[in-house]
Amino acid sequence: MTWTTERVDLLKKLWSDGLSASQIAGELGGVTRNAVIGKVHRLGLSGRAKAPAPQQKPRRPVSKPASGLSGGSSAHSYSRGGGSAPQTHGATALKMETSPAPAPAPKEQPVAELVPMAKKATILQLTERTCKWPIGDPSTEDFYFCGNPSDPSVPYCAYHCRIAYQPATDRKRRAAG
DNA sequence: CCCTGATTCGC
DNA sequence: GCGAATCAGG
Repeated sequence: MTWTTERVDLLKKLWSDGLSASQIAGELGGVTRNAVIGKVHRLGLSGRAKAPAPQQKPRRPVSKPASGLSGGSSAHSYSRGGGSAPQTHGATALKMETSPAPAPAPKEQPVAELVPMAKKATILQLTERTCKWPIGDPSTEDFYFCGNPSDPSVPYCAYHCRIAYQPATDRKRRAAG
């Protein structure tokens, strides 16, 4: 990927807009957050809400510990019944268009009440490993995302996975004898 | 642990 | 100039 003027321009915009390097990298595509940061520095755009740090420690140029094997074991498992689509929850579809309609929406959001521990993440804070379950009404200020930790393989935290992937009424086995 | 930006250095 | 590797902080 080359830094075309358009890409650089977008980079500047997003950077000044407050997006993180990884967010910008994801937006641009084809680059890592390191590339973004490197480019930002080369452009002299750095120094965004960052205290001056003239002092700099001499880093070690050559020092690679041969021993570095450390097994990481963290296996989260979500009960995903194979076969049910996650579209089960159509509660709050993102509507980018502002609807002039009164939108009474008397419907309650029981989910929001059941999940008071949500981190209230904004859409910009969502990553591969944060729960993307929408909570509240998108047309109000009370709208946010769960934001709780989740596996990269699933869009929701363990709690919301259970809701999203729950096969409606839990398919009761017919008591056929 | 995950994330963030900062810096270095081989290419 | 570019960006991975690395460092350092939250």
